[in-house]
Amino acid sequence: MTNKLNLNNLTKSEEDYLKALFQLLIEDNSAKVGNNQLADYLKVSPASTNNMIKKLKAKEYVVSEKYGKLDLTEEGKSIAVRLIRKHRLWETFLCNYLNFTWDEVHDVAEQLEHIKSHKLIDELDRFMDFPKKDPHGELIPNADGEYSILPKITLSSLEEGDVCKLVAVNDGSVNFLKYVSEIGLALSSEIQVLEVREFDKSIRIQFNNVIETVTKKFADNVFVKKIV
Amino acid sequence: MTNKLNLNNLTKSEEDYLKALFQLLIEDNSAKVGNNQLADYLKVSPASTNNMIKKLKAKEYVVSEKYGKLDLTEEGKSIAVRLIRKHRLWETFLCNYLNFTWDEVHDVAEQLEHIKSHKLIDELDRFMDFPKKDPHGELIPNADGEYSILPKITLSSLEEGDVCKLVAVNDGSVNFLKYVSEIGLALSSEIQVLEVREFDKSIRIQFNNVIETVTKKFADNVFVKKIV
DNA sequence: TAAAAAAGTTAGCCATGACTAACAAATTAA
DNA sequence: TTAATTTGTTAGTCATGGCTAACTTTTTTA
Repeated sequence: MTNKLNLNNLTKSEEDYLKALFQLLIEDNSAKVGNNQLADYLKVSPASTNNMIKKLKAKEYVVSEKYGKLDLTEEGKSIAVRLIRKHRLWETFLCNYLNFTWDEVHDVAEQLEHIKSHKLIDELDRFMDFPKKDPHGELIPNADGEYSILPKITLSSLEEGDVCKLVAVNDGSVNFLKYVSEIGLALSSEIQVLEVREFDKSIRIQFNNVIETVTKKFADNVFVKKIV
Repeated sequence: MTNKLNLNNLTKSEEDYLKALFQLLIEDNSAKVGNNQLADYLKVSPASTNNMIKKLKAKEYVVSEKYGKLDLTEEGKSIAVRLIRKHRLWETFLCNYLNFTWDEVHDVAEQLEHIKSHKLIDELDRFMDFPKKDPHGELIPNADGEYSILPKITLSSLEEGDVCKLVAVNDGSVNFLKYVSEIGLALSSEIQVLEVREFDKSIRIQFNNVIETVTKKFADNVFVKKIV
């Protein structure tokens, strides 16, 4: 690891781009990520993305050839992981200490993750006794920047008769998160797949003595671990 | 109070200017505040200040006549007070829960005060059980925006034989705050003025069985309540 | 009260990070 | 394998919030 005295002189925008690229590359396991894809993800124009990528290449956080796909350097990844660590620790704090629900935390954590102070985040971690998972079930990188992904598959990938445990939810949409809570699902819920309807891939599931039918779109955002 | 559905669409810079103007007007009780004085305080050029003041006048947070002194509208004051509330609550949190010392909190709180979320700050207040004072002894405005100033005078204004209690310190300088702690002074310390030296206005003080000589500059930044 | 100093203003420049419109390269489909 | 489509790039514009240099107004002081 090069780690050339990390001055963390990055702007909020630069941080947003690095984190987004990391999430597309690593978390959504897209083998290759292009300029327009990143622009789409960040809801900015391709021209803006192109411009910012140029700057991040000059700073050696991003690598790519002209007209080629984007990749992060080790330093770029390291910055993204630290942002994800901050985001998830703040989400955990908001839920566990400040009465936030899991659909309320994202926007505020999105602001808090840009606060610059190593002591702040490490003390927050200690204060909460080093939590392993955030409110959506995702693993929190530790202070050494070790990043790992929870073993998980989408609920939509299961077949009739399968039994699973809800281990995480996609935190990209407030409406989705509200919906999940409202029907009574939560982390660790045990879910049985009763039926997968061929026509539209909707799924009948049972959990806590409740039977619900959910769409494939819904099931795509629910992450589970198969038990049976 | 006009309070025209406060959308809080202010940029970080706009917030910084409003807070600075409030601190010069109210806290430093300068009867009149001018453009250059504000520029000095914020360490920007008079041209920058002039430019921003124009914008804040258009938004009706600031009033002033051409070539005249600056003043805040009720709405402008209200925004400033809410920033001070956030700043002081965060400082209290950092000191009381995250092991920060009082000389470490200012820079981080300066970032945290710009986080936009009413729920965040009101829940933080509740979590700490509605603290009345920040780590430097200053009063924390409540959720209704009620702002009051602690009755206090500077240590430098006392005379030989006076006895006082330390009620607050100026939090503008990290070096000063470190110095205060190092010699053993803290909030509520009882201080006796043994001697005021005419030559340079330096003061010999006694507290906790310690005798120290401090400069007038130091004593100007120590706020006390006279006991005897 | 007139000159000097201080305070306030304006014009014009720069960097950041958005944008659109136009264009070039790469990929996909006919 | 050529044409259409998608993807990436460039040029030029805009708003924000800094800056300096030059200028005007107000205040101070000799």
